[in-house]
Amino acid sequence: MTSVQGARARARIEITAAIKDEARTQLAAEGAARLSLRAVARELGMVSSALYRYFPSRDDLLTALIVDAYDAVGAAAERADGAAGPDDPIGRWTAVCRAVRDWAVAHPHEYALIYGSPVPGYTAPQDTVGPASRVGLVLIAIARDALAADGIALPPLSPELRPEAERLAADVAPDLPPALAVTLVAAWSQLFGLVSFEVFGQFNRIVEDRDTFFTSAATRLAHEVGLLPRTKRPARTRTQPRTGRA
Amino acid sequence: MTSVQGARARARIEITAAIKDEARTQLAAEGAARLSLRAVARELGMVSSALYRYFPSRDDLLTALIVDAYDAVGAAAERADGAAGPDDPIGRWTAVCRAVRDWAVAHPHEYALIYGSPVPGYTAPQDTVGPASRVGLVLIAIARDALAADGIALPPLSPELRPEAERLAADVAPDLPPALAVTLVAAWSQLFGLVSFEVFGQFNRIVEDRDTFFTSAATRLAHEVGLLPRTKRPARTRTQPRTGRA
DNA sequence: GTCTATAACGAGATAGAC
DNA sequence: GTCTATCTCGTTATAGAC
Repeated sequence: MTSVQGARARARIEITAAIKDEARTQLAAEGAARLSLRAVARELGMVSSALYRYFPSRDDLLTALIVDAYDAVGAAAERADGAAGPDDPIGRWTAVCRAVRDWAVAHPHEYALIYGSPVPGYTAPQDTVGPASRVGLVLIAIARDALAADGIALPPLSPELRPEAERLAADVAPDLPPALAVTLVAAWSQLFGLVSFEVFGQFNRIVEDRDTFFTSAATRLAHEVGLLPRTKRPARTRTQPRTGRA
Repeated sequence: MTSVQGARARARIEITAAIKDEARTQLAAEGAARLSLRAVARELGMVSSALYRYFPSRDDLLTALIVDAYDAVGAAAERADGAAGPDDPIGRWTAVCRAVRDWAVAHPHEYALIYGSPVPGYTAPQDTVGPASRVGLVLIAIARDALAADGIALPPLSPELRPEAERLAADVAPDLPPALAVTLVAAWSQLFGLVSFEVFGQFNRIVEDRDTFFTSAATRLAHEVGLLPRTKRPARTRTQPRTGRA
């Protein structure tokens, strides 16, 4: 009986994956706003009502695609961080930035789904906030490790910004100095500004050698955050980025 | 006969404006991907075929909306720059950044149209590139004036980036040092990273006091570009941002 | 229990005849 | 410009296959 259950479960997983794959194809062709359950079903040789066994509504399918996309960039960022030398904060930082950009360039439509215009009529459920925070948590972990190993120069903090910095730090990274936490959030959004401009075509006829341009800008972001070229004494343990999911 | 022609021309302008207004309303409700000529016509009490007298296709209507949006942010940026003290590069820079952000927050759907995900199936014609460059040209003008008045410290330029920096500078700002030109382009995209994250909801539950946060980040961007708090001798003439349109 | 298929709803888009 | 016949869509109810 386990084999029957196993077979069913396997079939379910496969069909779910096929649905999402086909939906991703449609995403590329039509955009998220025009994602159609019926078209997905038609393309898979199913009838539209059958899809409801797998996704209770169109918005749930969208949510699954969004979560998958956030998880994919997040995993790419974590992998790049893990592959970089632990004692080299700037190396880790730029590796993560490049991983995010490479993923975005390779998956422009999924990138647009999560970092582009919001889908009209769709409101993201709570399920997306965990995956959405993975890239940010990697950046925070890099800063945390650098801090523990004297590999960071704290960025300046203006008095006007101090209250918000403290509030924000308490929320997203209670173990980091407020000045570092706000700067990280700003750098995080600026990183995606670079990526979005490239993916969305704003650099057309302006930036040619995008690779070099991006790497240079990412490195400058690392300096902006205060990361130093090399830690004086290596951090003993590398901080695992917390998943952010309950 | 001029009066008849004048009346006709006036009516045409009014109807064109009404069509665009209604289209903007639909943009907010349905998104650019679902902009429908028929729905616009219906709402205006016209028949869909009548719209083709004003816009030869859906894409042309979209283009008009895009050009209007770029012109609106561009004008806001130019106005803010003009209102700032000419001898204060950082003041001008942050004023322009704030103007862009304020416009974006006030017009999130038009902002999404020009700086969000590309509309599937739509390719921007040449008409959009002039208006699209207005904000960038304002930032360039600020840097140019600061340079002329000794109000800027040239940002560093890594050897790897030099070729691309020279290419890029020749294209977008031939009178600026390559190091400054690339840094400006990076800062330009990072500015829109900050704005997009706020408008698209990525700062939800993360940044609370968005005003202070943004102003602080914009000021740091100004420093990043090399702008100095005050020019030693005031620039005699303020550079007009070139319109970029032929 | 788990799935798929049929049929239908209300709403909207689309094409073409008039 | 109007009308109509025919599409699409998301979603549900129901019935039957495994």
